[in-house]
Amino acid sequence: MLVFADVILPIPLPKPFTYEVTKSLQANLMRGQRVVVPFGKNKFYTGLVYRIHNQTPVGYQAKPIDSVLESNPTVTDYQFSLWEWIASYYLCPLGLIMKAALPSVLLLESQTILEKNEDEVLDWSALSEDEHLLMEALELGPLTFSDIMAITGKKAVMKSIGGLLAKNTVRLQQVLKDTYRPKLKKQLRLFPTLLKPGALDTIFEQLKKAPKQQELLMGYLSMHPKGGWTDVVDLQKKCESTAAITQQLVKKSIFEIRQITVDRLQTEAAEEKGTQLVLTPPQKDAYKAIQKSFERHSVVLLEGITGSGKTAVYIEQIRTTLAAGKQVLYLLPEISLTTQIVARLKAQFPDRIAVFHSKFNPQERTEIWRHVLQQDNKAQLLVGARSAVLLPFQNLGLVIIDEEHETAYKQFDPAPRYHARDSAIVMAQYYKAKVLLGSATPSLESLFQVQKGKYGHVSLKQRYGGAQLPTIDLVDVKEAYRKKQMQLGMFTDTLASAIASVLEKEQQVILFHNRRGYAPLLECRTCGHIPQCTQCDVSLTYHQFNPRMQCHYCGYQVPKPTECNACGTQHLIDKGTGTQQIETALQELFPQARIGRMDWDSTRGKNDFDTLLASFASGKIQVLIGTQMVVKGLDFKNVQLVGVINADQLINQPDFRAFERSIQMLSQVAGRAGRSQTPGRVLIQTYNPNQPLLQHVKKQSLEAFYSSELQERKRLMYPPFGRLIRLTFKHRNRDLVEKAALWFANVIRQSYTQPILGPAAPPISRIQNHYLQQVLFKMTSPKDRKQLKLLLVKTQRSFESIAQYRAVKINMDVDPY
DNA sequence: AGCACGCCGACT
DNA sequence: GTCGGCGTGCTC
Repeated sequence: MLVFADVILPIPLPKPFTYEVTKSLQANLMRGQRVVVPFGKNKFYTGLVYRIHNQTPVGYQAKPIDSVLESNPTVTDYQFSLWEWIASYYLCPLGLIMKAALPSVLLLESQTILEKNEDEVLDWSALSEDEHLLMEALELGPLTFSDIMAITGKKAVMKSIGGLLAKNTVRLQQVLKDTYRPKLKKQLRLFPTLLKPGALDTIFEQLKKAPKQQELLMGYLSMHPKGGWTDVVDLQKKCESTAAITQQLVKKSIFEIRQITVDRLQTEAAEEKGTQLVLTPPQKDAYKAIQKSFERHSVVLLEGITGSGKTAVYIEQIRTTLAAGKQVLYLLPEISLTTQIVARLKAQFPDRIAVFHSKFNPQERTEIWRHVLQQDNKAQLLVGARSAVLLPFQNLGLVIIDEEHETAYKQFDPAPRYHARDSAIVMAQYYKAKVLLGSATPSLESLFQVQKGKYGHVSLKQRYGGAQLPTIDLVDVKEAYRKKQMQLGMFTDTLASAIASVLEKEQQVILFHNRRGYAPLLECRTCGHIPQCTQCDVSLTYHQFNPRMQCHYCGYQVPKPTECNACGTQHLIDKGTGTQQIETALQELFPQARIGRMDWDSTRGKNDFDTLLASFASGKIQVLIGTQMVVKGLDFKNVQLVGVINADQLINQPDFRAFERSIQMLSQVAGRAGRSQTPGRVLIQTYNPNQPLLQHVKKQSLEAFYSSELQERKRLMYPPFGRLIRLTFKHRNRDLVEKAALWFANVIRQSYTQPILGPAAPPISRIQNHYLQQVLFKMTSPKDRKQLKLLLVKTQRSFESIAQYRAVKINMDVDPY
């Protein structure tokens, strides 16, 4: 009987492909194994065995699986279950999930190379000029297609080599690029024969004229009097020697060298020794309450105000789970936060913790993958950002989702557009694992689940060490303008004098300025022209440092113009307040102050971020100005004042989540103030101090805000009551996208009765010369959801069968943020 | 998504 | 005439 296997390929096609399993592979083939399969005319892919069966496919001849890459599955059944859920919930092909989940090293693709056919006698005179060049190059070794393009200078590779192929003087070959390179380390030892008595004397005699070599040998012997392998680089460093000198000794057969593979995952020794953590009474109560709640709920929300020490509670929870021999996943919204958390966790769980995020190179990620899969001891506690949910856990006992309200958990682009929190909750069910959500300002979604009794709820309402809550005041900017109490158009007198008095006391200040909605623009004072991106529908933002104009969507940049492109006059002024302007203005007001700025431009690398934090922690910087980034995880004792430059920019976003996000952000910023005994102060500048949301922030009445916001959401059937799916249509031709989006929306409208908004152009209607249209679908019940998703898939199929529309790309975003 | 094939305008 | 543009269709 013929055996077939459905194989998932890392391409955006809806279904797996069926391959024949040849006799020789049948015995050992398992679901989840990586295989190499031919695809298309001359390409090979890494695929994943998804299903093994006996149904002969109809309509085509299945190709055979080329080979199996490993003897054990790389992907587990648990993962496949999660993938299936993500695929159906987020409307995304399995192949793309595979691509997102597997480290690129495990996804090797084939590369076509051209090589010489040695058997054939070559008639050089019959060759064209290009063919001549190619044959010459082939003397030195095989060529890739890009090599061929470079040699001939032509794009049409097949045309260039067609003649040679016909003459049979060359042939095409498929090679798999195996990009996994184990990390190697060189070691050396004294040749064992030299350990015989007397042998060394001869050697030293031999090295009489080579003092450096003698020195190195002495160094080695003093550390290893009985011989034995030692790290080459290490030894050279300790003996102040060099590779050249080592080489000489190897040549003289005094040392011998070997290479060993090392584990990249070597956990450095924890910096601070694991002082046994002692929970405060409220923390202990919270821990017990969570344990109790887990008896009835699989998900528990820990609502702990900033500074209450949620991490300590997590650590206890982790300890319990690890002690039971189970794996723990600790999710963080952003990788920039890992350094601090990891340091704390490492002190508690040395050698059991591994970190996983996108900034690691593919080799490292592959090793972590394997460690998790094999349940190695050193990967029992996994800390990571979003994509860590996709790792091959075997025996998961607990998932911690820190700052669960963070929008960074939702993948935005490319597909799969999954939400890591929601996916993790689904995943945990498969393992019967517990989920602990933590936040000072929970998402409305999670609170709603608590209200419905689906999630447990535990709160931690006392600040650690009895620190007091800060006082929060709203400062009316409009009034300050009227009374001429503004400094440099940015700081009210109230804020400026508060900064002054804090600086005087050698305490610290954080100034928060929201990035969204603000843009330092360059405007022509004469004609009002603002430089625009040539490819996107946005204004270019102005960067003072290295004066240039940059598009934040496509990265396009030009040097700062000296005159207006539209009218030619030279009256360009910068408009809008960016963190840079705040920094400049502040320096002008307080020439003595030591100021640091934290945003995406100033903290490019991960290290910049850590360095900046370190200098703030040590007091080297007194004032830290920043965007969202300053909101998160900073824990500094000496911050006495937090200022928000303009709260209105934050609040007035055209987005139903704007209020929720604003209050979360403002509460978090506020939480940075006064984490020691003296209460801190928070000043929020706004044009509209009567705005209810700001009043809630001031009174720190989060719950009141939540209940009114929930009512509003219910009224409009927004999440968590209803759900949304957003389709984005994209094409170079504006009319075509509009027509296509309208067609799509109308087709759905015929059989779907829930509200459909659009099509409409999004706020940024053109990106990289492609026009966008959006349609938003609301769903009010699980039944709607099922119906709509089916309908969307079906409609997309019809859409793609219309030649006119096929070129329009559709993005589907379920639960968009 | 790639990647071939095929049909058209812009050059040596 | 050829080169290379891009629209179209297919991949087990």
